[in-house]
Amino acid sequence: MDIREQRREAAVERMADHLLEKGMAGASLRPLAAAAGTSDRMLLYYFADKDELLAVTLERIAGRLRNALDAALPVGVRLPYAALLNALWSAVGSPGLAPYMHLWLELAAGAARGREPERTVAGAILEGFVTWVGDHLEAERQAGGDRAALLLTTLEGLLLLDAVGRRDLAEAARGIASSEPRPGRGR
Amino acid sequence: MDIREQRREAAVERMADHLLEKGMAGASLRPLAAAAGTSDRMLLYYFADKDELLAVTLERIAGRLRNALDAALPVGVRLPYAALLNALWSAVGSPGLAPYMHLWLELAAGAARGREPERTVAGAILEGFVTWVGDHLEAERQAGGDRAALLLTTLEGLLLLDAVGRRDLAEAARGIASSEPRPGRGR
DNA sequence: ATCTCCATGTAGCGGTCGCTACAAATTAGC
DNA sequence: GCTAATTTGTAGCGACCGCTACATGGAGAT
Repeated sequence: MDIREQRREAAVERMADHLLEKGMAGASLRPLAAAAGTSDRMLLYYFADKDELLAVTLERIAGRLRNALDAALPVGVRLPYAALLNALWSAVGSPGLAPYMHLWLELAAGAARGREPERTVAGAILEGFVTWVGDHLEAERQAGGDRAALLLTTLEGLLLLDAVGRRDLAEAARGIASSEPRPGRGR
Repeated sequence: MDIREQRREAAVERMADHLLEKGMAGASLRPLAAAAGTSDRMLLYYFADKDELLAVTLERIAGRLRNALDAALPVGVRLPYAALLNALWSAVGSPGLAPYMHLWLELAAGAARGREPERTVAGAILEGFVTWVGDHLEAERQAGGDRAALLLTTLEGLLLLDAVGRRDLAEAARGIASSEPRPGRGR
């Protein structure tokens, strides 16, 4: 059996932990290697270069997040706009998912600057969010995924306000966003 | 006259240009010094350390952004929710302000991790946004600044989606957010 | 003219960065 | 058991990082 794949796999898992804890600031070969219980030399044996290593590890982290969200709201369940927003916010705003959200912000910032691998990874993750929200929004005969886009927008906004230390503002905004009948039905 | 203050002042102005262009990745003493036409040695003569230098320069950038927003929507002018959201988005979503927004995202990401000087500076900037929106939102008898919080949330969400390369999603969301009568009046 | 103090240049410290050359050890194939 | 290929350690390269010690320049005061 391919020992290299095994080690590589184990390294990814432990580097994911490390990245979640330290963020992109901890994304240096030597600290990552230490966290994985190996050496920088070996990481560059498992992966072509730092970018590939990061892309794979970040993708793994995205997978974990997907699982966490699916655990909070199983596939198949659909909610109206306000309820879905509240459920989603209570998930991503929880301390357990905070490391994911902080990392997500770092990816978004890097993507905004066109940096790789952030740009590609962040694009893929966002795409996943879009379909996830679309799959959990109660449909009604609605053109396009526009309500999903708005929900995602609101959620990301809440996230950012919270990140800058204004959870109070985020809560106030969520209060309005989920109270009135606007994006629910045409009524 | 204090020559030191003059040079320091000039350095801040040119370092602000540099930071806007390169982002926090360009926030190293030697490149900053080159952009300012001086040496790293002198920067640390003008400022206590890199953190103070960054704090001052970022604050200067925040001032420029305030001016740009005031130019787009003068003090005293008040708009209804939807109109203000559209006006604000057409400003911060414009190419001219893109460097500010990209930098803002980097600050937010740093703040989320509790890094200084990002945390402090980002907090101050957000505070400024809150009062700016509050000052330009048509009041109506509304409890608290909750509508301002929601508008800011939406705006930041649009910003993030755009940053990750999904301006299409942002536009779709803005379309809904500014179309229906929800946060406008109780009607 | 000397003295003092501010402004600046030069050089370097100890550290981290991504990455690589080289060689030793280990394993697998026969 | 020998050979060949895979896996790993050691060492180091050149670049950059924030920051500092030291020396020198020049201007103003006496």
